[in-house]
Amino acid sequence: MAKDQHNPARYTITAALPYTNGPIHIGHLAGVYVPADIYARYLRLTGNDVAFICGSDEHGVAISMKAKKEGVTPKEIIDKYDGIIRKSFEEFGITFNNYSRTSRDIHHKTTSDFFKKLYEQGDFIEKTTEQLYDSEAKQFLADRFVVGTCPKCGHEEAYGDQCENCGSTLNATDLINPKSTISNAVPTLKETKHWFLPLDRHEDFLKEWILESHKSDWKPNVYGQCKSWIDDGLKPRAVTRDLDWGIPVPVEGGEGKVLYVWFDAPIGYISSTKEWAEREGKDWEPYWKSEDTKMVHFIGKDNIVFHCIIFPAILKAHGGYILPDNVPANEFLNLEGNKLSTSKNWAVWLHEYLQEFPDMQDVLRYTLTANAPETKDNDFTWKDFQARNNNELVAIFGNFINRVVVLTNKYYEGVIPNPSEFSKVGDFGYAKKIPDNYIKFPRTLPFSGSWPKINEFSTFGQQVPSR
RNA sequence: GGCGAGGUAGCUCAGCUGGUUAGAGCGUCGGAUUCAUAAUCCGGAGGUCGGGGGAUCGUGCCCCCCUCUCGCUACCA
Repeated sequence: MAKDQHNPARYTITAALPYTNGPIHIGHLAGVYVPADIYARYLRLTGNDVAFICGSDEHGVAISMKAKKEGVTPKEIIDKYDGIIRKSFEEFGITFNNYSRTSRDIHHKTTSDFFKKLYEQGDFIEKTTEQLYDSEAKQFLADRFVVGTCPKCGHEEAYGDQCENCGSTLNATDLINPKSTISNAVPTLKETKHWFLPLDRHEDFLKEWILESHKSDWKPNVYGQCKSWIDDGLKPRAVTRDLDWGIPVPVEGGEGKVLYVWFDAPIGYISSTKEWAEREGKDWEPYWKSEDTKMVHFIGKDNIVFHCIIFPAILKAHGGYILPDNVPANEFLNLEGNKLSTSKNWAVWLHEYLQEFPDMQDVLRYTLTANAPETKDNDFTWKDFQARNNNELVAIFGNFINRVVVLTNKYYEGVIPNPSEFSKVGDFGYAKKIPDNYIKFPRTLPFSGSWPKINEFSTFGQQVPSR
């Protein structure tokens, strides 16, 4: 079936899977979940078939490491945060059709099958390389889990990937007196074999698909980032890791290794869709395989390469899958002038907000939408939060609605009068534009420029009775 | 360091392929009003469009240099 951009048969909307090493904060909401939810709600209200898909991302070395440090199992970590995240989304009112977990069987099987199929088709290459190894903990180390003295500035607690003191990018092997953050052992180099996805093989299709067909409809930050990757020349990317936490590599020689979390996470969108379809008695396949489906990935700007280059390459290699029509990556939200940070505990956590501001979901939704970081990083301040609530939601919009009710009761005995009387009131040019301004806006991405209209609209409404 | 995206009124943002006095919402100042006055309506003031060069009859928008922020550059996600 031919794809009709303006009238797709159904929509598959995904929101980045939250990583379960911490709760959800306002930055996640502003950049991903609130815009995705607005889009999904709008499409449903206008009669579209929508699958709004999400779930917890529960694998990866960061969770494994966190568990080790806290002396608990990875399972305990993911259960804890999946619980908090799941509950806070529910209470906040993000209307996912399904919220799954990448630790579930359905996801392990889906991902495993995906890997096997690519493996059998010869879509991977195998390479043996030398990696840093902690012989005490018996574990390979990612660069960030090695600390030592920075060779450039002498800072004694530089990470293997970057020195936070002087900001320079490092290789873990450059550090003076390197040691593992797990056991304090001195890392050694050890050989290991991994499977790589040769992105260079997919360069031609990515070039055409992104650089040519999405030059004008993708956001500049997304397009620019993709172009940068493609122009630099794509390289093979490892899709397996030496780790005991994750989805086991399902082919010969993969013992003791797991799939790279970024290989399995996006496939989580697919398994979550399957889970939903099973529960609802639907067929999941059209949502991922039919050309008349429109798929949109909502993500933060740090995820662009995975959703625009790597995942599409995986889908394309597999065959039979559609690719996203758009990937509206948002920028980041700061809090009172500083970067949000889970590890530094600098954030407004959603579950805490819900406790401290009961029944005030809409206030936060409004503030985060009005202040959405669509083209650049924005700053959330409590002062602004207060001002938007008091001045805009309560004073302008709230008063307008209240006034409509008061006047309707007072002059029309509570019954909405016949609209024909409006013809006496003169210029209604603005009213005629309302459908364009309010009904159509979320059809295009991003949503920028739509929010001030709630105030304009209220002002217009306030003027009417005096005419 | 390399690459990408940003730096437009006090705040949050628009500004199409360069073309009359750079726009909106909120805030601010002044006036009006009553069905909402811990509100609303009307009007005004506020920008050398990050800085410096250049090309052009003419640029916020093009070219060069510099600067600040964030992201990617890594086996963190």
